[in-house]
Amino acid sequence: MGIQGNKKELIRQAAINIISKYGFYNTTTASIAEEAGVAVGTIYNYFTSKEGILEYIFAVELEKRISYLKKIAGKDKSIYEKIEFFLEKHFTEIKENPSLGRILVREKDFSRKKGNIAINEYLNKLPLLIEELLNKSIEEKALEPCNTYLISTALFGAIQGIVERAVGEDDFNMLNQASRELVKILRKGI
Amino acid sequence: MGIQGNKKELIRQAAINIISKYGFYNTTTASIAEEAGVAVGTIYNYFTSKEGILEYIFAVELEKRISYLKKIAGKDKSIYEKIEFFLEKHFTEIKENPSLGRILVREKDFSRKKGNIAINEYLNKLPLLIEELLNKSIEEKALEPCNTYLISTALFGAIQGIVERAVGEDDFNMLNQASRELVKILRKGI
Amino acid sequence: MGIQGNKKELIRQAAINIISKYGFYNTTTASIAEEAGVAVGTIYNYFTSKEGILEYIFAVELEKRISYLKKIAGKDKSIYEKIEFFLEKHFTEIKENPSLGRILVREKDFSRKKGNIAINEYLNKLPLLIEELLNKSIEEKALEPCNTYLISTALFGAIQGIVERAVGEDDFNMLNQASRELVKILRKGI
Amino acid sequence: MGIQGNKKELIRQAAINIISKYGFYNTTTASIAEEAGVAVGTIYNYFTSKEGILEYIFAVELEKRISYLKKIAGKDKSIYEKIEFFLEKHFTEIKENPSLGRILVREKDFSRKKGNIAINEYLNKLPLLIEELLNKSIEEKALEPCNTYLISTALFGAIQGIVERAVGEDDFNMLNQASRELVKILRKGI
DNA sequence: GATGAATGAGTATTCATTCAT
DNA sequence: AATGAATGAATACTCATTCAT
Repeated sequence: MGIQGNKKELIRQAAINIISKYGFYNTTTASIAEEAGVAVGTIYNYFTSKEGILEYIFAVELEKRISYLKKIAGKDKSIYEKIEFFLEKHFTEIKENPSLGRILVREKDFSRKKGNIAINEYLNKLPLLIEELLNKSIEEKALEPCNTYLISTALFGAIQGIVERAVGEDDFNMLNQASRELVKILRKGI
Repeated sequence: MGIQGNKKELIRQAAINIISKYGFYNTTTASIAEEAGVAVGTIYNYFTSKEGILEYIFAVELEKRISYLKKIAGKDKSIYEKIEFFLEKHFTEIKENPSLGRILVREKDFSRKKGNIAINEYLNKLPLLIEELLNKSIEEKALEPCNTYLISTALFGAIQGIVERAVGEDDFNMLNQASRELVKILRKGI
Repeated sequence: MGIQGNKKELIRQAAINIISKYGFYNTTTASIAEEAGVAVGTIYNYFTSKEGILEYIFAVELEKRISYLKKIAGKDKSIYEKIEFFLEKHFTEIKENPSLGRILVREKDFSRKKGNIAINEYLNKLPLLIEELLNKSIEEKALEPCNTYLISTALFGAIQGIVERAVGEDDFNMLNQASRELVKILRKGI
Repeated sequence: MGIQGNKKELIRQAAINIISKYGFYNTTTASIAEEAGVAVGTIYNYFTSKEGILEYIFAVELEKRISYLKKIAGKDKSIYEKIEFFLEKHFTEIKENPSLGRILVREKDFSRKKGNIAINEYLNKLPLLIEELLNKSIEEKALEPCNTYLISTALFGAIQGIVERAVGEDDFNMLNQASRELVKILRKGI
């Protein structure tokens, strides 16, 4: 099982490399197999379909984000500090693995097709968790009542937009100050 | 063809309907032709490729947005009012033509492929124009100096994120208050 | 009618230019029309099909060759002189209009398709007329009896082969001595 | 696949059957696949394109002809005997596989398009090898100096013309005496 | 006669997935 | 578990021809 896990992980990494380079549609299972150094058929021992690989990539990342948010939730910090902590984690991850960032903002639209559960989870659950964070703060009188639904949506959009731009211009410096700047706006506008 | 360009417009509309429904990749030229009530070949009398249709859709919308921004730029209003005006226009357009909204947030990722100029223009020029708006306000001492590059990127991302969610949940009510709410944040945070 | 004839000729010339350049299959009726400065529809007032244009090109050339052969047939010359005269005419024509030569050797294979009468006429009738020339010489005791069927076929093949090579190397100098050299072989071998 | 290359050979044979029957342009990959009893996709596991199949057919035949010529070159025979031997081999091959002959004379014109290397090789290299044979004979004083360039071109043209006619009339009897007759002409004219 | 917009049948090629070894 | 040859459905695009003006 240790070995099996290794191979699935091997394919996941290969897929990230190739998909971030060519896009999901232009990526063939053959090229993923080649990058991973396995036969095409082997992919299908670990994933049910090409789409399944992409789902898995998103699922792994969603898991990480959820764990960050859970970790923060309990802490004795202001809502702004909590958000900044989360953003910092997210942007750092992408700075360290730009290929992943590329996929996270660019391949999400593939989710439309059928019920691409994992990707939709990522796109829906993250804003939701941010919303919950805000709601809890309001309950605790640590934040004025506000339209948390819209704010969490806008914030998630802003995050994605910033990553999109970094990825598009292949310049990840913007991500260094992004979390602080974004939170500054949340604190007192521009 | 009595009216010039009628047929190109006919195809554009048909394409919006079909692409918003199935996604660009799952849309066949045959289905666009059928929706438009023309032969496949006719499409190619007005567009050079299937991709060209999508480009044209984006180009038309970009044109509209640019004209809004030009109209506002000259007006004697605060930066916040200007942004709200622009957002209002954008969200209204999408409420009235949700199919278009769907395409505007979902099919942009197709732009990666080659030099999909029109789509990249839409994605790059709009943030840029917002940035210019902010810069001008700073010059005119109507706004405190700030990271306009990041803010315009975040704002454009927030806009896209909100449309994405409305489109995803097929509920466009959020768009009614979105412009006001977003500007409220820009004014004084959450 | 003078005018009508002009336009048909105009299209024939345009077709020769374009077909020799791109080959018959890669030539579109649109490009012929453009080269001729007429509308596509106009072509169909003078020809029943694209194929019909090619047929006409061959028919015109066949007519010329037949008239040469008729002219020679009556003359008081040796069979070798007669053949040389014919070859000279043929090669000269091609030197002066290489585009035509290109078509004459390269587009013949299109004839297979259906009953491309004119092209088959060119390919069949010319060897036949040479054969008749030879047969008449034998009757007149001016030539030893021989396999005129095979010889005329081989001679026509040799002619085509020489033009093919000139056309392929885009060097028409070979054609200057070709008629003399070929007849020399017919006279006494190599 | 027990025997290596079986499938490529299977497809080559099927392609010869179909192409000789309908011509290259009128042959669909689907029909080749059907004739070969494989799926269309399988063709593309062995050839890069439809055109590639035709190239391969020519390449195989060129190889055979080259080996004949090499075999003769060393022998202690007169130039006429050598040529006759080669012609005999060529014509026999075509008598035994008329489909192949059809392709060899009819589909060569496809070569124009791009760099259809194999077909051009066939058309260029064969005359060249004949020319070399003649040149060597001249060097060895076994043949009078003559325009070997033109003669080899004419001879190759004659060969092609004879096959063309046999193929056109679907009567391969002519090929029985063709080599002897042609060499007779080369020896002492008609 | 001239035009050229509209037509739509026709086809090479790709590639995710399978399954016998 | 691993392999990779075989599969065949799916689709953008072309272009000869027509015909209403």
